[in-house]
Amino acid sequence: MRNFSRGDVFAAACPSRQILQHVTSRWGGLVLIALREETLRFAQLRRRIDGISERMLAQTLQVLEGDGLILRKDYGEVPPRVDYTLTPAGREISARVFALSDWIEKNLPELLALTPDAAPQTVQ
Amino acid sequence: MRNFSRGDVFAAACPSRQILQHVTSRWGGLVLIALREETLRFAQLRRRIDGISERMLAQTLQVLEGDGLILRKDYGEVPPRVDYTLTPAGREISARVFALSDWIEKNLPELLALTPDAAPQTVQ
DNA sequence: AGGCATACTTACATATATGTGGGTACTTAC
DNA sequence: GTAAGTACCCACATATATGTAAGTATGCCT
Repeated sequence: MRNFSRGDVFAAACPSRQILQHVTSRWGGLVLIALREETLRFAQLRRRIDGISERMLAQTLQVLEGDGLILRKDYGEVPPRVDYTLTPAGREISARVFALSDWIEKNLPELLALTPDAAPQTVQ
Repeated sequence: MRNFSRGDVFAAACPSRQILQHVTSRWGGLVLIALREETLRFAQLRRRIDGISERMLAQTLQVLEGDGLILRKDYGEVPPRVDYTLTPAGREISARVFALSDWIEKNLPELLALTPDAAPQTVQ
C-alpha cells in the first residue's frame, strides 16, 4: 500500500478501478447521464431508464451516493418524496460518460455497419 | 422497430445500449484503454491489465472485435502470434473511455475524500 | 532433455448481478 | 371506497459473469 498522487486503473487493487466500475456499470452510467441536466425523483429515474427494476435503481443510487457522486434529498414527507442531484464530482464524471454514450448514439448507423451480422441497419 | 438516425441508450432494445455495455464492461474499457496508443499481443494485454484471466481477455477481445472496434491480426505462426489494434471507431471510443478513466485517476484523492469511510487517503 | 512461453479453448465451479413478487403508510384522484 | 402513486426493503430464484485448471503444438533457451 503506497500513497499515490493519482490512481491507476490497470492496478487491480487501486480504488480508481472500482469507481470506474461503478460509473460504467450497467445502470450506473445511465443514472449519471439521466441526472446530467436535471434533478430527478426516484420514480422519474425509473421511467426514464427503460428496463431498470426498482431494486437495481435503488441499489445503484446507493452506490453512487456512497461514492459521493450524487446527492440524495429526502423531504421526509408521506407519501415519500426524495430526489437526486449530481455533486460537482458527479457532474464531471457524468459529462464524460455522456460524451461516450453521445458519440455512440450519433454514430450508431456506422457502428452497426461494422457488425458482421449487418442486416440493413434497423435501429430500435 | 423503427429506423432512427441516431441511437438512444435509454431505450432498452436499442443496440447503442449494448455497445455501451461492451465498451464499459469490467474488462472491455481497460482493453480499449490499453490499446489506445499501441498494438499489443495477447500476452502483453494480459500482463498490462492486472487481474484479468486468459478466459476473460479472450472473450472480451472477441466481443470488441465483433463490434468492429478492434482488429485481430493472426500471423499464422507456431507458437501462435496474434496482435490487436484499434479500428478507427475503436480509437474514437477508446479516447472517450480514456478521458473518463483519466479524470478519475487524476482526481482520486479528492474522490476518496468524498467517501464516508474516508480514512486518510491511502491509494494502492 | 526440461522448462517456459505463446494464444487460445473447454469443462466445471463459484461469485455476482439482476429480476420478481409482496409489503409499507399514506395521499390523491376517480 | 377503490385504485394508483410514492420510495423504498426483503426474501427468493435465476441469469450472467468470472475464475480455475488442464490441454494443444511448437519454438527457444539452458
